[in-house]
Parts: sequence; C-alpha cells; structure tokens
Amino acid sequence: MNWTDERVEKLKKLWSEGLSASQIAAQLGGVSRNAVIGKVHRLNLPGRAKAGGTQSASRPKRPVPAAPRPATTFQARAVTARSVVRPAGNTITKEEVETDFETQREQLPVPSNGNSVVVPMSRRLELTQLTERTCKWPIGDPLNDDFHFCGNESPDNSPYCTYHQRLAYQPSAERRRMR
DNA sequence: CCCTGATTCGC
DNA sequence: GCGAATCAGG
Repeated sequence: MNWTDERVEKLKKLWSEGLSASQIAAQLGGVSRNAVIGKVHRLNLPGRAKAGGTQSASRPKRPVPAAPRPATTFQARAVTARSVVRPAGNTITKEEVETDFETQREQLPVPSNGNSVVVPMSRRLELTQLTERTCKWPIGDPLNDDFHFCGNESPDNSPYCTYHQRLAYQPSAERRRMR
C-alpha cells in the first residue's frame, strides 16, 4: 500500500487524536503498526509525550551495535552434567537448585455450585483492540459512545470468555432429561 | 502474554 | 522512503 496523500492525511489526523499506532494501522488497512510508527517519524510528527517527565531521559542514540542474526553456527556444548545420584528410575528434569517463588492463586468468588450470577468486569476494549483471544461480547448500545467489548480472555479460539460463552451458546433449556 | 512507541538499517 | 526486526517500557 502506498502512502497516498489521503492516507497520510488520515494518519496525521488519527495520530493527533491520540490513537495508537496499531489502531491507526487497523483503520488505514494494509499496513502494520510499525509502518505507521515509521511514517510518523519520517513526517516528523510529534511523538507521544511521556507524562511526568520521569522517563525519556535515557535514550542512547545507538543502542544496538550490530549483531542481530548470528545464524545457526554455534554448538550447544555447555552441558554441565552434575553427577547427582538419583533413586533408580527417577529421572529428574534439569533444575536442581531453583528459586521456587510462590505463585499464590487468587481465588475469585466463583461459586462452582449453581448460584453463580457473577458478571465479570469487562476490560472495556474498543473494537480495534480486540485480538484473537479477547472476548468479543458487545456491551452497551453501539450508537452510544460508551459502547465497548468485554475484552476478557477467551479460551483458545473462542470468540467469547467463559462467562459470555454460556450466554452465547445457551443450550435449549429443556433437554437435559435425556438418559 | 498482551500492548505501546522508538530506533536501526537493509531494501 | 519504507517497514520488519528489534529494543525498551507498561
């Protein structure tokens, strides 16, 4: 796709409106967010200001020396086999001394028995931010400006999160008597 | 992992 | 000039 005057104009407009590069790329179509960002820079459009000023201080002109693609020319030889005697038939993986940090799972109030009318909070995503694994359940009136999508994580390739999945695919209520 | 913008550099 | 690859940060 070329950067026609029209497209450049739209780019400028959307960028000035604060849309993200990926959002703009989505609207323009045919270009990646990288393309958009690259173009923005080439046009000398103002970048996104970092509020507060805490950042933007460090920015080495040349952070990347030169050695991106080493190709497959190295030999994996660093095998330091620790001779640790294991009980017969017990093959341990790798990690011997491992810092085991706790991963305490937060238990959300999700009663697995019947009475669960818990409506998950939505992430209020905009159409352009939906990805392959975000719930696409619409919320609100599309004509209203507060319209958004659920946006919570959806399993694998499902278009909806586990909650909205049920709403979307409610089995015909009367048909559980089969046996 | 998802996303964001910034930069470099081969094309 | 273009934008993929990459870096860096949230």
